[in-house]
Amino acid sequence: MSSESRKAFPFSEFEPKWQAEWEAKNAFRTPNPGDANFDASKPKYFVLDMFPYPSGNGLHVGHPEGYTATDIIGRFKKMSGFNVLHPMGWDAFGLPAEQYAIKTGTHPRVTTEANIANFTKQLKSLGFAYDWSREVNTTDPGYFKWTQWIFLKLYNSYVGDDGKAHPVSELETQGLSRAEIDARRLAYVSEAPVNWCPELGTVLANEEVIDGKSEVGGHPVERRPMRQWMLRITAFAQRLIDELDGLDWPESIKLLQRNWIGRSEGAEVRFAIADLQSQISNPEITVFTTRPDTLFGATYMVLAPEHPLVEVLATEEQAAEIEAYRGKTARKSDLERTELAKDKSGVFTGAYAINPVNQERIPIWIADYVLMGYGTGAIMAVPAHDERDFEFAQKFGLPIMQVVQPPEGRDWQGYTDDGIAVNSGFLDGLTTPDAKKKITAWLEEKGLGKGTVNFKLRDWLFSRQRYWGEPFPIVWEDGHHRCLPEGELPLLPPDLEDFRPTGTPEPPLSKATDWVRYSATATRELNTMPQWAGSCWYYLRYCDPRNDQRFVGEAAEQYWMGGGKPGGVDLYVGGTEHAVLHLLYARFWHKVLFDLGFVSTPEPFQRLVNQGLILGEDGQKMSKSRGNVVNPDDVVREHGADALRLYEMFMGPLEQVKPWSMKGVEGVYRFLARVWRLVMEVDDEGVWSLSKALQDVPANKALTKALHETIKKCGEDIEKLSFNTAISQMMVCTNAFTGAEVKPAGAIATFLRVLSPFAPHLAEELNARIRDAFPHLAAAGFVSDEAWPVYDPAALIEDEVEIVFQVNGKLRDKARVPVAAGKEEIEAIALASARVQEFMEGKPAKKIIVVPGKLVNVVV
RNA sequence: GCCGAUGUGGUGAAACGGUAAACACAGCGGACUUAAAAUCCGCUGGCGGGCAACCGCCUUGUGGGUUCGAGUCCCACCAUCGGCACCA
Repeated sequence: MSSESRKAFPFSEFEPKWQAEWEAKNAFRTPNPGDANFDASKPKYFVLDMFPYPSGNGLHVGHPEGYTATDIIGRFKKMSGFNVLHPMGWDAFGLPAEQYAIKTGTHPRVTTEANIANFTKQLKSLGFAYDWSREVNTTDPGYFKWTQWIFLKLYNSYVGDDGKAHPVSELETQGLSRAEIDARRLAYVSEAPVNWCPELGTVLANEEVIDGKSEVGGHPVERRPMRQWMLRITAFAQRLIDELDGLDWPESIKLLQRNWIGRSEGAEVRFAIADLQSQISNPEITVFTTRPDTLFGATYMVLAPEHPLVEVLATEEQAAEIEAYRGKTARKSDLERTELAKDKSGVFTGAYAINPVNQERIPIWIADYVLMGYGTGAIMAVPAHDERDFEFAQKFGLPIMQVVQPPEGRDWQGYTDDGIAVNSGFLDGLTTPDAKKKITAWLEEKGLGKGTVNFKLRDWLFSRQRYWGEPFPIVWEDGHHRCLPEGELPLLPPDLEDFRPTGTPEPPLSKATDWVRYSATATRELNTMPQWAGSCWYYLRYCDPRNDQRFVGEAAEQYWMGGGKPGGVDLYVGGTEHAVLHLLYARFWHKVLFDLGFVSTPEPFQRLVNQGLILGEDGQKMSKSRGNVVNPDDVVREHGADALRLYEMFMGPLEQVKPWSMKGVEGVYRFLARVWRLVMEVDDEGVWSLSKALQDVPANKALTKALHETIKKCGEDIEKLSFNTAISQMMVCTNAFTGAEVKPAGAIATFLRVLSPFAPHLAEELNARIRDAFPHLAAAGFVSDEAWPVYDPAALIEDEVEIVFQVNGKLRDKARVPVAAGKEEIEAIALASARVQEFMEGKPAKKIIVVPGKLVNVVV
């Protein structure tokens, strides 16, 4: 017996066949504006997947989850009369690809090519309707030429007073010096403490460090000062918050981004330093506080250990202790610093400041609970109304003074919420919000401070000490950087024999001595860009992927990214893991390009949906060590691509976390086989032929109703991305047809159109089979080119509906009544019911609620 | 600690404030078969009653509330998962 005849339907024969047909006939090629076969009368729909890293492990079952969802939407929109852009590509630069290359000892280009070939084969075996002619690859010089070009735009831009990006040439016109301009560029060099990961041999962005360890590999990360390229994302912090409002994103993701950006309103307050011993140009400490209303309760100050004023302020008696403490904190890794977060530590500097509001002398301390990177790196401590200051003051015996009166029954010590100001001079009696306003106005009037806004977001550390990334189009000469002319792009990385990290902060590109020398006096920048660079704009490249004159053609960008909404991409599907990485970075780049006039919308992605993680059969996260990983190739081999697609959509709501079940795959596989047998039958030899029950007859009333309900519900459910319920409805419909003795071929052909976005191979195959016998009933070409069927509302209406009778809200009886029956009529039928009367126990009805078509509730 | 999401049968899950559990999985029974697999048909939340078709009560994490009527809305609490975490 051949393995084929054991299959419930011959998917392994027809699935590859249709994939080849689609490819041969360019079934999913999407023309651009200006192309010969472009139909400008149709609306556009841009549906985007988060493109994968082509890792050596190949596709896992999480990939097809999102990809199937977008494929169904894309196919549905195409059938509904849209020009659909549904592309795929490769995020092939970056750590995972390079780590794999290092592990296997081959050049990253070679392993990346092989992995892409494998991913392509796997994706094609699932029948996704991608326009493969638009495939992009971030490591392709034709692509990263434009990544480098965008970097030059960042390098040559600054943010003006209007909060928008402008070319730095404007600053040149204004006569600013080179140093002044360099200090304002969106891409700039900074010597600052950064996240250095010795194991990976590179620095990492804040977003890539989790609990003091690298996101990739989980290696320890330490802080050390290094000269690095930064991108001024902080200049866009407010817009990145505000412009979330116009987007159709899950509220939880918006919140995640808002929290990451971390806006807080407050005031800067300047404290004079008492008893100055040395000459300081600016003898004061500026602090940021969100609670200026508590200024009267500031009983000491704290500077971050790294604060530049510490050296100046420390008295001789305290100097040794201060130095020891600073050394200790500097050596601590981020991980240690978090672990030790519980216990407060600090040292008195010996110096005092003057509280501007009451002229009190208050001691200045240093402590590592104050971070140099946030606000001004200095705080006024109000121990009565801040948990950290309270803890610190208790430990070191510093005074605690109440300045906020909490509501009745609450202790004022450590009370951090709003209340009424007390012991605060001219603020006494005011509520916290009023007191904030008054003190801020007072500070501004006296020139002692001002209202201000602070963000947790830091600038984006943009350089990496790795080989496998885009080289910076920058050269250095006389200690200054300058950019390459656009004509020299793409700047290819050198061909290195040994591309491993050096193990020191010296990037591996330093080994390419010829490449490094740009001219007699200039050398190239040795760092490379991070993985995120290529993924910040790939969706734009898809619009016009082979353009070698521009990063994207204007007409293509305006058509595919346009549409009158803030975001250009109509639907973006991917995992939550990019909530504050890729999705924030891409929005930032897009805004810069928007300000400079290169794109037509302020936001890249209008609607975002996060697919939920698929867990292993044991309910645990899939991992090699647990041995619960499901390989999609195995599923395709055993049950077919359509079954894999359908199962992943049937598991549950797209956005939910859900466990895999092989039994569940078999369930949808059986459903597909039932659809197959509506059209086909098998003889004793195991040979399939057209079913004799399939005839050119009109569907009866019940089957017509089932079909039209399915057309309606599936159309609505696809729009809602509620694929599991759409599939349920197709099962209901199929069960109805299975029960019929004669199968109406025309109705089944229509059903196949509804099925086709979900199970495109089976739909094409059965359509072709029906077409062989009844050419006038089936689609002449591909089902995917057909129009989505229109349901007939009249077919959904029944003569009678079942009405539920309740007494005091409890179900007691039911009856079928004509749909046309009026309220009084239904009410009379209900009251006549023996069971209703029984439960009314002879009492009169106090109230009768009649919901036509639904129920009657009698209240006694 | 703060923020967010989720809690419904043995399992994955459905359910405009209106018959809780659609559709599947698993289980049970039947038809077909020498037999098995496959397929087709039926049953399948819990407790109690009846020979029976059937009948009653209970049930959406817990406790309150709004409503003629609550899985759905409101308040409080509990549990699980995810994110952030000395951000002044």
